[in-house]
Amino acid sequence: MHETIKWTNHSTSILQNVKIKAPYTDAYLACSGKVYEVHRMILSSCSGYFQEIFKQTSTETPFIIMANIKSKFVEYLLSYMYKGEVNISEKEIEELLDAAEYFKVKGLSQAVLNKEPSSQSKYSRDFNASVISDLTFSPPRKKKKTNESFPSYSKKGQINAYEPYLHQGPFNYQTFQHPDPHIISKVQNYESNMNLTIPNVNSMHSQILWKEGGADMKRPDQMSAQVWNQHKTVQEGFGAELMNTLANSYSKGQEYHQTTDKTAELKEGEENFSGEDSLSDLSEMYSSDEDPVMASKIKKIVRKTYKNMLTKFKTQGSGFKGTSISLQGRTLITLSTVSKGDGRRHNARVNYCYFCNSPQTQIWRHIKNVHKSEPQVTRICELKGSNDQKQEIEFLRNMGNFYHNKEVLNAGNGELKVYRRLDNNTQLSFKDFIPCPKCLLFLSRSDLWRHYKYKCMPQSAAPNGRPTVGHLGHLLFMSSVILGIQGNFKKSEKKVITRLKTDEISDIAIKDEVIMHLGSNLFENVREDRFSVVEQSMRLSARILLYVRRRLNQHYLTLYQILRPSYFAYVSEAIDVLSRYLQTEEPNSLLASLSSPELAYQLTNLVRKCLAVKLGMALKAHNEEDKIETNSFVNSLDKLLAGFASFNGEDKNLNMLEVDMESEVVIVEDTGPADYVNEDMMWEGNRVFDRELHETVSALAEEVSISPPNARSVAALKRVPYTPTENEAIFKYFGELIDKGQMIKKEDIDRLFTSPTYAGELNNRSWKNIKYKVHNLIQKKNKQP
DNA sequence: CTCCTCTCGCCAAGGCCTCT
DNA sequence: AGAGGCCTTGGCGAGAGGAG
Repeated sequence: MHETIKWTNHSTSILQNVKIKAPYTDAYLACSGKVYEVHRMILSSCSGYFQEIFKQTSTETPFIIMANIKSKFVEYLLSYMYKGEVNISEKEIEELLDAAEYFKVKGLSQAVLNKEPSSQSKYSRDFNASVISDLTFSPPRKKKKTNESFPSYSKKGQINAYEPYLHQGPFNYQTFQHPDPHIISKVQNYESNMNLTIPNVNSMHSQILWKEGGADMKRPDQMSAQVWNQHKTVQEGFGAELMNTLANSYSKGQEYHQTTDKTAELKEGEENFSGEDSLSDLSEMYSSDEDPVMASKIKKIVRKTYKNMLTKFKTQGSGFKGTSISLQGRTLITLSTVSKGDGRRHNARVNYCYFCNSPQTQIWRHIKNVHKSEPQVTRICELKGSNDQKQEIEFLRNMGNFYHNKEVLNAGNGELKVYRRLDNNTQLSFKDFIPCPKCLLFLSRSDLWRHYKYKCMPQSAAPNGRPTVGHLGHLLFMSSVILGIQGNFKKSEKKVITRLKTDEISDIAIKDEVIMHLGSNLFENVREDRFSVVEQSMRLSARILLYVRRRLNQHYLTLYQILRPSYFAYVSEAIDVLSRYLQTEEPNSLLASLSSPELAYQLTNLVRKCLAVKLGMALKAHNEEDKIETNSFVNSLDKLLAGFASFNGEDKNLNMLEVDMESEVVIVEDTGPADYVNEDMMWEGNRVFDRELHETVSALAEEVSISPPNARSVAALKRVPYTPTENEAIFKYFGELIDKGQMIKKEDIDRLFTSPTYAGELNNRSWKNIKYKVHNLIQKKNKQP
């Protein structure tokens, strides 16, 4: 919302036509790399500060460098001084007035100085009429009173992964154990599968790379050794190099357009493929003179690779692993929907293959045929139609979709595969979908209740058939853990930062990446009026961090660094101290300002959330080591939480946090202050390290109008069913050969067409179609036992 | 109960490799 | 380049089963 501050009595007769950068300027203001040409007369007449400066300076055109103010506020002030009005957002008013006060800008600064304590708002009063008679903006909304207690669980059953069970008292972690050892082992197996994200992703990664590297390459087991070696050479040799080259040129944005145009020519004649020039060196490196056939094949692969990658760039915006780019102002993550109203709405649901990540309409058939050599598939096949087999297949399908969804969320574009496709009227965002921690199915938050209750919740967890808040809290926590971080949080980061109190604790929070992610994550998931949850969580995390820093006398530790097993003892000690289970030596310090008896429980849960964030970061960075460490920390914390099971609120002397101080702490080197947030980030809300790339890609996206990719890789088939007459004709003319299992030849068909006895039943079919038909019939016959 | 989506078997139609 | 062979995939429709 923008407001206009208007200085109605401004001497418009003289100044209205004077603009910044007009001729006859006689001074410069410099701020944040920008230089403004200004008029001394105007500035000194409007600002006591500049009046003083210009009085003191004897230079002809003074160059004034303004520190400690953001260039946009300089612009606001200049606009105000020159034009008598300024358009700013509500939030910026306070800072503008501060700046105006500092620079003694008449009207604006007096407005601040002359405020009356009794006035309802300092902005709404009638200011000194001779200077300023009318402020046309309304007073900013009062900031909500901070609610110091945690918010209650939503009564409507709306699940929010981030405000779940904190004040509901402890839940019994034990209740998640299933009495059936078979199921327990299966769940453990699933859970360990979940934990094995990286190996799976890695294998997928290589296969995706495989797909990217060569056009429609088959997997190794499907191609001959010779071709395999060719592809392998290409893949291992310059595949990566090629990708880097393209990535660079893409981010530069220059060559992209040239090469895109050139791919268009490619369709008409491959000889014109000019993109090849830039790759000829690469391909020559890997082709040999002695084997021209091989050389030409490799050349062909290079061309296809290049072409494919360009197509990929064009359709998806960013193709590379590890560069997570979400485009500013638009979400490219879509949800799978059922097409309606076009008459042709039977599109079978598409699932993604767990092994090769390809979209499939019949996923089990695909897995059974293509990946039959995978041990998991062999095992499932052996189950032969049992209920277990059904479950295993379902889980495999969910896993495939889960990893696909993770890719989509990390890349910031693509289509999320959710439990049931939405109809076009459903207003749900991709943010509303989270995976079931047990079966990995993506469900909307509200559906997760029902799903978990009937499908995935162990029976012992809910003796009366109803999940409790504790169960769901656990469920949602697990869900957020396995999902990790969903993307960049630019807008929310900005909001979070600008709303935090300004003190040492907040300062720590802002400079810590994990806490910022946590805050953004929470912010995206709570209602506007629940901001206190976000603020409190961030500040509590910062307190934990601060405690560990002081305890170890390492003042540049980050939360990411301390959330590893070797620091576990210190983190739990921090929880103890902060919740007053242990006495702190600094009773009046920032650390000691909390005293709720249930705080230990709250803090422990908060640390779990931070761990979810860290795990997400580790997964995103494909950092195997951090992932394992984080999971191990989670396990330790779970044990700690299990200790709360006996906590009944009365026994406050419970010795529930047994701290093992013997464990070894890895001392990290002090590397200087955390540099996560800088001024730019505060105001632009951008992640510092992604910024350049982000801007380039945003600009490119505008130009090439990137749209979400269509998953369909194969052109739709034009299927013409055989009529009974045609079927009869096939058997009439070729029945004998089909019985023998002998393929027909083209000459057989030609002979038929020219035969005098042929009645023309198959005139609508080409010889190839007839061949297919006969072939399929033979295949079918062979399949029958 | 009705409405709707999903799954799976069947069919038609490729894709791609090898051979000639 | 065409033919033959093997393997795989999308569309369609029936029936299963979930949601309300």
